[in-house]
Amino acid sequence: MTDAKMPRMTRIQQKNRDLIMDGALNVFSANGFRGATIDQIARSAGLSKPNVLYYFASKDDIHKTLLTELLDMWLAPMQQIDPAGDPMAEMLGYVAAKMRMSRDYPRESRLFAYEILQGAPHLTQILGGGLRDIVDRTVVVLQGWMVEGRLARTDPRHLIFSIWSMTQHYADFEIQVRAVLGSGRDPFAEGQEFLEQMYRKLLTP
Amino acid sequence: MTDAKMPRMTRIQQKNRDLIMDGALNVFSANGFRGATIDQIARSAGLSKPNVLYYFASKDDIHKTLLTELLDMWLAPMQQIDPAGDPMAEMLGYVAAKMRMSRDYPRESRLFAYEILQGAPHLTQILGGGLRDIVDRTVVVLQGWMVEGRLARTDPRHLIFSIWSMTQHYADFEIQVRAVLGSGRDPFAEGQEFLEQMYRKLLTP
DNA sequence: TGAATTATTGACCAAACGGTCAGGATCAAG
DNA sequence: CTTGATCCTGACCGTTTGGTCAATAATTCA
Repeated sequence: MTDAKMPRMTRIQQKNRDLIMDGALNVFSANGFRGATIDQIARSAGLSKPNVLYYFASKDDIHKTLLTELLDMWLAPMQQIDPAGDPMAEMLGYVAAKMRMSRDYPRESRLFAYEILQGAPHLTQILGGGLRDIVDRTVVVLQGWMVEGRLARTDPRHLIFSIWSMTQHYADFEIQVRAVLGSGRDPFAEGQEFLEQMYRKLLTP
Repeated sequence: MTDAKMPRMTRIQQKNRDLIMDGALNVFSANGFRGATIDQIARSAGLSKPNVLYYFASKDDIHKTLLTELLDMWLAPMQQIDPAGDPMAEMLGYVAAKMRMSRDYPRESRLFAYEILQGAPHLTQILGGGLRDIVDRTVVVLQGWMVEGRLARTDPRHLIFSIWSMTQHYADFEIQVRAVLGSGRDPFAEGQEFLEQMYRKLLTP
């Protein structure tokens, strides 16, 4: 149960697939799908192009595998909202967790940003399926809190959009943020402080 | 003073350059720079590929011209904030204007989103120059209002980031928004309502 | 009208790219 | 050590793409 993924996977397969996934994350997140080349991925992974294609059937295959492998990790923070916890603490915790993701995993953020911008050709099923279910479950929790008067009333779904957009903004548009703020500042720390203050005020009943 | 752009421009030049700009906006905003081909742009404009390259030196030239031509229009709403107006009305007006931009000009929003995601290879000067100045001027106005106690105190720059990210989210990630909301709803109207309520609460001193 | 300028295009080119393949290197197991 | 499976690569292929160019068509203006 520790590693029940592929039936059999040699150490070399394990290592090289990981290298390719990391290289692909570098290249796709920097250039988008169309802007990325298998050669770049191979170079970033330290492998030859044919060797990359020995492990993955096609560029499309690499991209799709990468997205699906990262999706769970990307959506994890939302699923960790505890319906039994303190509403304000849970929401501020979620915001902080998303902000940490933007700071520590900007490549993942940009990867998904490109995919959604593109029209989500590889995620359409997930968008209308799994993602929507996860959001719906969270919406139920939020609405419960609002009905109980422990959280200010707002549209829960648009509240979630606001958290997504603002936190991911610091990763996806980091260049713009840094250009506007100027050097010698910490966009993520400042952003975290701003968001905490903002949502505390917004969500206080 | 009505049209002091190019020294001389025939009607054909005027028309075809406009066609190309529109086609380029279609293609670049849907696929990003690397994902766009001159052939697609030509087809979208109703011209042949060599004819497109008769008016523009290269794909890069098309892209750069398009960005610079649209930049002013894109930044206009922020410059229309009136320092002499009512603070709350001015801010809510700015949010509403940005929201209208997302609804009516999603192609422009996505075009800039791609460019910033990419690392803004064509906008670096503008980001650190003109954009920063515009933001700085607005920041001065906001700080004035906050000092006067007519607007709640917050970091003005991060406040601006929040408006940018949330309003543009409805254009750039429209597919995701629609997938989560489900059909039969108006994301932009709902978003506008949410944002107005949110910023009214946030900015009330 | 006719010459000069502007506009348009089919054919073409070199580079980049996704992907293939035969054959050789490496490794694990008996 | 041997053998079979796994791993790796140089060379190659067809297609796509950005861009060129010579030749032709359309337009402008004296």
